[in-house]
Amino acid sequence: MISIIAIDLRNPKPIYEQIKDNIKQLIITGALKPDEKLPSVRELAQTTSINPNTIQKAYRDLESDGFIYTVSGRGNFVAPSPKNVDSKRLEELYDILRAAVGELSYLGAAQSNIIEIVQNTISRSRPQGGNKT
Amino acid sequence: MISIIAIDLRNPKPIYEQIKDNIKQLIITGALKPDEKLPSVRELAQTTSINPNTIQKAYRDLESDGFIYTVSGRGNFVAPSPKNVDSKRLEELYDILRAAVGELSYLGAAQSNIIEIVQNTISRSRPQGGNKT
Amino acid sequence: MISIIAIDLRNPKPIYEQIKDNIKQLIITGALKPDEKLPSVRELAQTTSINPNTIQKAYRDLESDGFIYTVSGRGNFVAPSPKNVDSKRLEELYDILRAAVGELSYLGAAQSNIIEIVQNTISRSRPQGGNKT
Amino acid sequence: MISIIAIDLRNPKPIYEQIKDNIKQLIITGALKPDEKLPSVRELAQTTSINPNTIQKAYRDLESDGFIYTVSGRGNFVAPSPKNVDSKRLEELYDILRAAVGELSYLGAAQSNIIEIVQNTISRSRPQGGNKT
DNA sequence: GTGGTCTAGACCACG
DNA sequence: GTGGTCTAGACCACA
Repeated sequence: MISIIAIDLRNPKPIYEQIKDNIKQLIITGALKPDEKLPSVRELAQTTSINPNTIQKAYRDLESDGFIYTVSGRGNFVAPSPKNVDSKRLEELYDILRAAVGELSYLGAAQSNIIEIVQNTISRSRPQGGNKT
Repeated sequence: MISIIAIDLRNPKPIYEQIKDNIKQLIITGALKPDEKLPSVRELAQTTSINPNTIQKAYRDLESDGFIYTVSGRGNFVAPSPKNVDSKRLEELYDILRAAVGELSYLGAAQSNIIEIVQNTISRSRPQGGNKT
Repeated sequence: MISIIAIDLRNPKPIYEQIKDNIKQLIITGALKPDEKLPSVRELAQTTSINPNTIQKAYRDLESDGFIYTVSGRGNFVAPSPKNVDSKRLEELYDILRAAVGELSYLGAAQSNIIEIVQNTISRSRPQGGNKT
Repeated sequence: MISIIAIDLRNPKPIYEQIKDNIKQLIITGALKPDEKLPSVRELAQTTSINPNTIQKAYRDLESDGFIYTVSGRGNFVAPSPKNVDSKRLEELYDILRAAVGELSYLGAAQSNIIEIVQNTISRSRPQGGNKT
């Protein structure tokens, strides 16, 4: 059961993106275990006061990105550890990483600080094991 | 003089954002030095075949973000090292950083790989000195 | 006796369609001979952990398509070679064929490869003889 | 400009799928050339009397499948010949091919007939050249 | 009860 | 003018 889905309507980021980010986070940190059931579209729509169509869009995106899978008539479930990762997505993430680190550094953030956050984030994620380049 | 402004029209990211990212990158890596003159709106519009309004919006944003400053009638120039950094922007960047690292790690990227990229990016940026947390 | 009924719950295709496809395949390839008895609805439901209603719907469809026949109180049996074929179904199949071959070709599949698969499939099917256009 | 988009509301296949199939067909056969502009969402919605949201869904699917690309604020355009083809999609198509050919053969379609249709379809598609397995 | 499809209609960002 | 997002509300297929 998910408890923390925080939506900020004033945030310019689309609602369905915020939902995606939230759920991704829960999956990455292991708060949601593989094959665990996600709240149904309707249920989440009710608890968040977001339109079901918007929730559904977030779920469909998450499915096509391999984070969850859908069983017709049953619901949505957390996908097991990803296998065939889209190399484009990896490059995209590395680009985002470089841009963020570059700007942080330029704005005066201490190197030690950045590295520490990166390491903490890594150690908190990937509770399922499995390595790849 | 700027030579590499790469715009991808197919990219869903707005063009003015792509321009901002490009110029930020040039400033962060020191390819553009403090107080160096940027190409005029008109000039950049011509060389890139982008609508001048779009260029202008990018410049306006960069100015309000403290990356460049405008001298009316003269043109736009690279700002010196930033002083009063918006703490909200820093938090935003840290969030982006955490999300990207988390997802990379989850998708199987090696920790060594991530750390290496972070360190390389840091060492390549901030040629102006000055540290802050 | 049927041994291989592979159901993938994650597949968006309805379960009863998957069952139909499976059984059709077994009939077409001759793994199930004419007048051979199919497992009962109850039995198949048990071995596959699928709702009996779902199995029944698949059987009903297969009967109306002429692949099996039902003897009330006895069970379901493989129909002998089809005689009066629904011409609409044939047109439908030709359309599917054209669409699949067209897309394969467009996506770069070698002509030789496609033809080979088609010929292999033909030679492996229709063990009962009987030709029609 | 597209003229022939035939939608059959009685067809159980979802409308957006019919639209996708139609446009795919036009692209595969070369009726729509690479980089040619597709009708806008609104325009196609009007000429077909289909809701714009439904058209948009079809377009988004086509984009994620690599058949078209979207330029924000400009419209949708036919993608050039596909490069990195999803191997899962190829397998899916081969499966569809096998199933259709198998059933056709079983229903009595002449082998010569099937092969002829396959060859005609291949020769009519892929006007851009380029081979792959 | 679950997700999937579709419509009508609105507002916004972009260029 | 273009696509993108969001809502409200409806109906259907599936299990």
